[in-house]
Amino acid sequence: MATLADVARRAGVSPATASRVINGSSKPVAEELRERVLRAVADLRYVPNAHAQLLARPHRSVVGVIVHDVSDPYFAEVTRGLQRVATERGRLLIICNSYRDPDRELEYVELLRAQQVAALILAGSGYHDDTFTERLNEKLAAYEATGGRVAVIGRHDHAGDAVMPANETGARLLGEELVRLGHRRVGVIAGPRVLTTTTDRLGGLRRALAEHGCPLHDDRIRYEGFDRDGGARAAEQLLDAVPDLTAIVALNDSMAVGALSVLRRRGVAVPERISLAGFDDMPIAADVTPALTTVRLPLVDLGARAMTLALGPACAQPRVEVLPATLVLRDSVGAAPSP
Amino acid sequence: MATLADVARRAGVSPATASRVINGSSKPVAEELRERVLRAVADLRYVPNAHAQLLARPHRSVVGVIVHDVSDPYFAEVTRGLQRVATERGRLLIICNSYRDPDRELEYVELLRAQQVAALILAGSGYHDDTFTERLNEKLAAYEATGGRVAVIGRHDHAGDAVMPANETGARLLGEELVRLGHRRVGVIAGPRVLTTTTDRLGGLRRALAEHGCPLHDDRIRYEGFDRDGGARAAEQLLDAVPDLTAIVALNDSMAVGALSVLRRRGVAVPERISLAGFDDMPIAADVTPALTTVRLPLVDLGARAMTLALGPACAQPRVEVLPATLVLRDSVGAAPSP
DNA sequence: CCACCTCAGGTAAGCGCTTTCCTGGCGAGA
DNA sequence: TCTCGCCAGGAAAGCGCTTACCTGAGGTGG
Repeated sequence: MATLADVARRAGVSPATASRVINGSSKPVAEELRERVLRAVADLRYVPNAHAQLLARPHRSVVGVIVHDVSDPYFAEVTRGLQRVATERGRLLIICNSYRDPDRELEYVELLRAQQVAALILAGSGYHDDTFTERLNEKLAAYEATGGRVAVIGRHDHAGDAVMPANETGARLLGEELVRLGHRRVGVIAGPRVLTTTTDRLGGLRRALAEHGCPLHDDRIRYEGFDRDGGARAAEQLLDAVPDLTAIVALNDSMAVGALSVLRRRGVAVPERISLAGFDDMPIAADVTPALTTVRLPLVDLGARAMTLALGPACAQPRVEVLPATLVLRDSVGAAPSP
Repeated sequence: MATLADVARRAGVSPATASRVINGSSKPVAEELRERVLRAVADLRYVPNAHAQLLARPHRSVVGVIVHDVSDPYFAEVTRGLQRVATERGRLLIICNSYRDPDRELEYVELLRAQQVAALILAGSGYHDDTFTERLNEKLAAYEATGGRVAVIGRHDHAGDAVMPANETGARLLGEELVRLGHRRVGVIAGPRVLTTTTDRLGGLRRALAEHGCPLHDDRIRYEGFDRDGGARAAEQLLDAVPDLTAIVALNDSMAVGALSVLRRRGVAVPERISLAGFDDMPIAADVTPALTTVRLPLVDLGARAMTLALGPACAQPRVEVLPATLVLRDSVGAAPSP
């Protein structure tokens, strides 16, 4: 690997001069030397060693992102927003998948700290786990103490900049719509219990239903993985255990799609017999049949805002932005069947 | 940020000793000193500076990946495979999105070279663009000359390790099935012309049809972006321009889904009036109605194999692995309507 | 004509770490 | 008791780069 010294030698100048022309220092360099250096760079196909540069000049430029899984459509969208802003500001992203493993999440925080990232974005949902939360905050504090910026997406029990999807309000909107349509026996296909996303959405739904006199019983809730297969499993269980449901809410669209496949297989008419709703408004929601009624979350914006907070000027007061959810009415939810 | 020197000072040992206990050198260190160092590490919440480490010991551990867009489901799957193997081997991934911009792709190669990545994986389709190909190969050669490993996914005009999806064979399979079902007027919704993926799939299809006496006319092909909206646009054009088609092949599933929405909106029965097929077998393919007949590509394996090649021992002979495509018959393709 | 200023270019320190090589203290063998 | 060998620990070089500081040549004003 060619080094700056090689370039300087070949151009017949000092490393200082070579460095100056290569990264456009303010210090003027004679045209002839400049050209000699540039030629040497081209000849040797020289690329500066980014690590050496980082060591020599304390200018952090890369940003670390920890998500549950980039290939999950939810995070794919969020990541798109993160990427957009990062790219606009000339920042490189290191994306780490925690696969919902708290230990791995902790490890990645260390690793990104070691990489001297300028900012660190936690884009996965928070966990209900005090031990974990404490250890995480410990590590984040250590990072922030040395000037690192942190922004989280979702509810994380971390005092600092955060952007939150209006999970609870969104769920509430959906719950109210169901009640309005006459649904009284509603089942829920929920994600993992330990995620704040799950509890927030569930909470909103529960409150909306309770306020209208039809409390959500625990036996009408199934907790599974936040993916298509989890949704299918939960739907099977729910249909067997509580056959007289008139509506099912899946706490994300992937689960809803899984549930839909089960309903179709069992020949249950949607929405005539059972209404089905999702959450997130993933691209797929509009393409299944019947098209999915769901709660739209501005996922790309979530990412974009978080990155903007993280890269913007630090602020003594933690900033918390809540991005609104909207109900998207499509075909999978209808009036409750008359008894 | 605490440094190794800080740790050493606090523990009352030399930096050398501190370094030795921190990264488990083979050189023995007395138990007492070891403990003092570890305590200091904990107290100071010390994390070694990864860049300094990389500079001091020439051990590359991160791998660079260039894809078109991680949030596209195709690349999400491929990336999952890449991630899996990388994680197994303790490698960190830097994922770069080129958004199908050749210049950005070139830039990223430079950037990853500067990052001293151990290997570089090009996971997006190749381009039909000689100037670009030449410049890319130039840069890759420079990288490889200094010991960097390169693996590409898809056809790239790059001499070196590669893993290829059987695009052409897969398309052929599909073409033959259509012919068998009596289709004679087949339209194609294609991705961007400049991508080798497009031309390979198109080529396979064209050959299968031609061999059975129904050549694919150019006016039955529409080139659009490889996404849902592109598929929808192409479908509109195709239906208007060639109303008597009995089958449409979309060159990926996203486009097929877009086309399906157009067909549904126009009230065209699928597959009774027009059969529709996709490519890739994305998760969504099974969930639309009618479920999509498509060509399955082992996307996760594609990623996993590429990473395995890149991280395995170098080999003088370029290794090219072709991963097979299989036809997945679902409901969106049926017999051609009788005239 | 000389002192002084200016400025292009070079010298060298230092970023945080690893690792080679050296040192000094100890135990063992003669 | 003396010498030698061994080994834990430290000193220092060096990874590739940036940049503060220095130098010396050329130009200016008195």
